[in-house]
Amino acid sequence: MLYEICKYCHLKSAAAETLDSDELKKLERSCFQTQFAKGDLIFKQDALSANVIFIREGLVKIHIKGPEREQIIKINKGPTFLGIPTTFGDIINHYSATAITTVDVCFISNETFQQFIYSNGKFAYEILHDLCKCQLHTYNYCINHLQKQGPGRLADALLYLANEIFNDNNFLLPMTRHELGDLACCSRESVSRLLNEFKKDNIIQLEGKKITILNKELLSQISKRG
DNA sequence: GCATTAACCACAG
DNA sequence: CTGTGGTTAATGC
Repeated sequence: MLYEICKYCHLKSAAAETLDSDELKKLERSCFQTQFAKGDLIFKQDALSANVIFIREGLVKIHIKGPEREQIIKINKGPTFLGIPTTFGDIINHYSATAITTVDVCFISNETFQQFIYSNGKFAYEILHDLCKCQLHTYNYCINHLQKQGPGRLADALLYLANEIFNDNNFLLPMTRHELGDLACCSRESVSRLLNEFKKDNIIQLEGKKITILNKELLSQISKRG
């Protein structure tokens, strides 16, 4: 495994950018880098939470097993921290994280992470910033799921992928229809039908897992209307 | 009641 | 894994 010294790492988080060279040395000593393949479980709901995890590169889905079905809460794209709420909120993970592409991660010990937050205000600010954005996403997600119908929820999921994850109207769906259903909160059958309807109405172009949003205006309207 | 919506089931490709 | 068709249950005119 390629070992990269934190100081020269080009995939640092905004928070790690605020560390001075002494702190970076400390980070190096408590940081372990590794790689996960697509489909690998990174950490598991209800298991003991041990580390802060930093995704250097790749996509990770955050999901929770509900009483009825699996729920995908969000997709995380590196470079970003992963699982801070579950690491500091409780000693048990409240959700699972699974790699949906090849993912490069660093495990950072809780103690080191905590020390930086105590001693470095800028570091703490960047972490707080991340957490707030995550919180806003969650509020939006709540409204989306509680008050919208199928088409609105799926439109929202597609816009989320295009705007937040890929920054492109044209992308390769990194998951199955079933998983997209878990994200948009509807059955896989509904996902199939709705995608085909969107295609029929020339809102999206669809070839297997390749999706191109043709009419973003209309898709946004469907998302807003519910 | 009737229409709409969406989940569930079953059966192909 | 995905698409399709029939069935069913809930909800709102």
